[in-house]
Amino acid sequence: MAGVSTATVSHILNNSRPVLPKTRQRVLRAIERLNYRPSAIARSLTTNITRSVAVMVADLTNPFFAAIVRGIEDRIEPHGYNLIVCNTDEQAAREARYLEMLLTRRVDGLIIAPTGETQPLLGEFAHHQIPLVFIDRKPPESYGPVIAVDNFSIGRKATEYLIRLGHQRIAILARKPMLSTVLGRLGGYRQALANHHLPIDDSLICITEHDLDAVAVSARRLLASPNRPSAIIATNQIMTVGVLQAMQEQKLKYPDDISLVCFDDNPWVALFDPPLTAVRQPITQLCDVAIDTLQQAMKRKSEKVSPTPDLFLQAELIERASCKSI
Amino acid sequence: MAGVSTATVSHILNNSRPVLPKTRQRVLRAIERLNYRPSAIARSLTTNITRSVAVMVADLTNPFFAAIVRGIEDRIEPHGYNLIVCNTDEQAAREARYLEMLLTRRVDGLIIAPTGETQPLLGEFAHHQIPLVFIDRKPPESYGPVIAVDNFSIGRKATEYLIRLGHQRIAILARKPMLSTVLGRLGGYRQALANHHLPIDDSLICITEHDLDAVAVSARRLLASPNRPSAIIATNQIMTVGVLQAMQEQKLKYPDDISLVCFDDNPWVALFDPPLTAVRQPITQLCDVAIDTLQQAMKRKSEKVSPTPDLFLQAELIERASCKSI
DNA sequence: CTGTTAGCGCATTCAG
DNA sequence: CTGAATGCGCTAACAG
Repeated sequence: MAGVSTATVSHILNNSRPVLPKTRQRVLRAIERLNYRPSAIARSLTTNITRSVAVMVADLTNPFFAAIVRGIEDRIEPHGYNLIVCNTDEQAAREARYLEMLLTRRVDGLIIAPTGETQPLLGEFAHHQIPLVFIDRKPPESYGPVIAVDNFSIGRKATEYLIRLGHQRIAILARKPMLSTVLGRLGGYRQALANHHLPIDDSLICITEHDLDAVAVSARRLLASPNRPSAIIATNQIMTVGVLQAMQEQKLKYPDDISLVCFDDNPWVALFDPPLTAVRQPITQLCDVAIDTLQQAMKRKSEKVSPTPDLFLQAELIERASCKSI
Repeated sequence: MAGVSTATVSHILNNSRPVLPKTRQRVLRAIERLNYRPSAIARSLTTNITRSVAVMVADLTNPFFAAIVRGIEDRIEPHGYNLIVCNTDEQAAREARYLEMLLTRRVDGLIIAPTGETQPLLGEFAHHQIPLVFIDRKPPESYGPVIAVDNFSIGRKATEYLIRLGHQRIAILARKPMLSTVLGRLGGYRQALANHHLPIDDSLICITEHDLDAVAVSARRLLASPNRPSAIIATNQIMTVGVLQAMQEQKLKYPDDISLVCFDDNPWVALFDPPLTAVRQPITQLCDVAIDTLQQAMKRKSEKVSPTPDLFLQAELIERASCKSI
């Protein structure tokens, strides 16, 4: 319609070579009138670039992951990338299906909070030079850089806070499966107790399924036990909700009946009466670093392979009013 | 490597024509050994099918939208579709950029909770036969079926509930911009008052920016006013948080100082002391219907164009203990 | 039951 | 400054 070759149109669209202003005008007008829109598909086929990255997490419904996905989207959209979201639901099989899919789709990169299971397919990404960044959780085998929170430190910090308030019987609620996050938090807890020469009582370490009902059962048992702990650390939102539910049922109130530290800050916990002391994770920084890492990797692709180092960020303990000193 | 043509491989991969078991074995072995994975890109180029759908919402960080995206992902993954998420952040410009992108990518379908602004690009979807379903919010001009909540009914129901408890001065907090959801809820509120011959006091209808600080300001003013309302309806989570924050500051307690009905149920509000009365939206059904509608549209594509009707689902008022009778 | 071939819509050489 | 021709990796006729 503009009387030019496809090559010229291509070059105009991509600014890839000088074009006479007049020709350009003609072409642009034709594009307008034809309502022409280049096909990203065809472009991808020739360039081997899809301009799409994927993010794989356990569950979008978890505000922590929602914030991560949101943060990533925010930083990637301005560059013309699209974001494919994948929920694994903590199932290795689903994770595998998705990995296969993403390989087939030739995504340009992947940011993943892996399930615990070993996933050989992850090796394919490295093999095909597809940048891969792990976020929040460390996979069983290393296939790429990990950007996560220093869970050990914050676990220790939370525990030491309670110890300083005079608590001796501190319970901790954590989920199964044993992800790197959980392991870190538990490790910090133990370390803090050990540092202060407090005994480690296994009955105070409650490992439950990552499921509200299961958590509630554990919490109820913990609260009803003859020598109830004087403080509880809930290592994620589900645990927190479970504990609060059990306390509501048994008409127990913090901080008088029991002190409470919860993981993951959000608007609600600050509005509780009294407000809850909580661990705030540096979600924004997590995303920023993950994206930077990914983008750098996407840039140098087949170039020099300088392995990016893992990075562990510090979380913060927001002291409010759910713990009392003994 | 298997000594066959690409056609045979294609047919084996797609089960699109009979193949001798022996040849199939040979091909499959070669696929295995070569670590061959078909290119979704190339396939899309020839078939004009991308097996990807997009969902566009204001903000994943809003649990309501997170739940919607999650619900959609859940129903679409088993069919081998990928989900592209787009956050508009309530900005028409960003929405437009994304629409353009999705058109370029040739997605197979789109589920969208539109910003309020008119968006001519939406017309392109119909024009290119790309199925389009609106969820939660009704766009200014109709470009496709709308699956939403009957906001008018639930707005009226919430208000009538308070009227039945004897409240006469009922305030309502709603966001700007004026989306169909807000309009519906406000409409129901007015209707309820009118039905019961109560005056409509404009000073009790607070319209604020969808931003926590702005909401808090409005809420503070409302609570500090000489003749404070005896009840408040918070028409979404931000409003609820804002009101609770203002109440916390002014040491006001529900239900004694004021009654409170909030929109959007979640685990936290039930754990408040006393637990909050809340409107629960049928998110799962919303997603189910939206997906069904989309899938049917994707199936019959260029076939008979029987326009799908809009659908409005009923929300539910969960009565807890944040309202008292006067 | 299998192979040959054309073409999807672009980017990219190589000529001119 | 522009055009012709090739190929990216598939699917779908069509032939055999």
